[in-house]
Amino acid sequence: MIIKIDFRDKRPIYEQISEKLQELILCGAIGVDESLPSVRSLAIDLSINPNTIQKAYDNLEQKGFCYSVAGRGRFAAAVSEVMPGKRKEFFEKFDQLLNESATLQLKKEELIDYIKKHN
Amino acid sequence: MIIKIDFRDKRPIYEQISEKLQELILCGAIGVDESLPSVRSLAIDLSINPNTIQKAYDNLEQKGFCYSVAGRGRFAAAVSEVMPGKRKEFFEKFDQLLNESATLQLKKEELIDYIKKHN
Amino acid sequence: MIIKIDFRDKRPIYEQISEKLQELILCGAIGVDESLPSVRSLAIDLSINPNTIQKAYDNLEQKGFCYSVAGRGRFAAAVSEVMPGKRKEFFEKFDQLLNESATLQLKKEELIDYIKKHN
Amino acid sequence: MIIKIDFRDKRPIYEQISEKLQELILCGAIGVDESLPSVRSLAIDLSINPNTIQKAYDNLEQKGFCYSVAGRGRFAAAVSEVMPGKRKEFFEKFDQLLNESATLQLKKEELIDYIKKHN
DNA sequence: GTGGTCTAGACCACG
DNA sequence: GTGGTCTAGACCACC
Repeated sequence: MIIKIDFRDKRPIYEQISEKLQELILCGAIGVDESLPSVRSLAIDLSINPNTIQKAYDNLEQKGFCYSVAGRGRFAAAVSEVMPGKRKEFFEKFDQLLNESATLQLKKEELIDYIKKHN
Repeated sequence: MIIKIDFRDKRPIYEQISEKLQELILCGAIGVDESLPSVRSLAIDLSINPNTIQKAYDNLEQKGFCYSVAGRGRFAAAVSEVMPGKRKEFFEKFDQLLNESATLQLKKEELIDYIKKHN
Repeated sequence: MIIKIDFRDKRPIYEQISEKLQELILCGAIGVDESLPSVRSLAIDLSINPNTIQKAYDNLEQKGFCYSVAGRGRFAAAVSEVMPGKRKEFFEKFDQLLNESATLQLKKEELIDYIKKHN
Repeated sequence: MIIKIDFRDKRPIYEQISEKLQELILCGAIGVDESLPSVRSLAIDLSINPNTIQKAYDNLEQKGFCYSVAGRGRFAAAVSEVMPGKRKEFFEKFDQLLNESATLQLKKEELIDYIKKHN
């Protein structure tokens, strides 16, 4: 479980953790129905207050990336069920950025070229 | 001066104002060396405490979008001086979003198509 | 934490505090990632309004000398990252002073002698 | 009379004018007992409020760089009488900068080299 | 009139 | 406990 917390990041810690787990689930590093680390173990692992981990998991569950079973633990949800929503979110952010690019007088071609060269 | 404040928005008020003015300056709606509304007048206009407006302006000035002259007012800076930096910032955000798109298994072609259709 | 505020000084209080902390960080009196006094405690310590301390810290952070973590506190940044920029600033001021010395018909040798004798 | 006012400069306008005149007198561009431009003419010349020019001259006179004769105008004072005071001021600023250089871990040799290369 | 600083006191999210 | 935002109201220097 490789999670790095950036304390200089302005976003709250619980959000960073939640997002990182989200990525791990989306990319398949954590398979469907696979168990997530317990609140306590992850808290120790990251040297973070358990309350914060709890909040991260609550956030993750609320977004639909995992589900909890009383007395057994927390498990990754099926990606296919969450994907569409995330893509919608993504394109909203993408839209916003495209608007910003217009303000900066950047042409579509420049952006397309940039994408092509990326990675 | 059409600025709308969204109190449901989680971002602080001063940031919303600062960003809105930033756009107005970048897109040329407020020309170089043109005067911005005074702290007090804008405060009354938006029904916001003058201190908050001041903070918004401080933020804007710190980013290089305007300069202030004591006893005279505040004026828009030359966009050309700020542009390069803003573009750099833009591509950093763009990069981040492209990485996210990979996680969501979106192909470059989809993004390019999306851009082409945009607006 | 020895900070003295000079109320006769024309510079604003927040600037005096910011600069003093800046020195403490630059000279290593406050090590990297070491915690700075909290807004409230310093406010009480100096008998200054917390808002003013906050502003001092904002200023310090904006200059890159520290970073803040919500709910945790504020910490000194790595000097090595700020050094180059500060040196550049220094030489700009130095340049300006050298020009002034020319106006006063002071010779380079006099200045060099003065430096040699200094401290 | 070539005086440029920088409105982006944070220093008050009257101070900029006063300082500029001061330089002109110190470097001999305005000779001893030579007349300075009248408040009104300079105000028109610089498109500045006469009150501000007045304040600049008051400042200049108070520093000893000029004297006024009722009904005749204002005249440059003898440089020799002001020089010593200005040099003292200069070295105070110079001292302050040298202290700062120590904080930045700059060696005396670096500063001396810098002076030698200057201009 | 303008920008800028400061105080006092309140509220919120985060850990 | 911490940092951060906001309001209300005051004072100052500058133009």
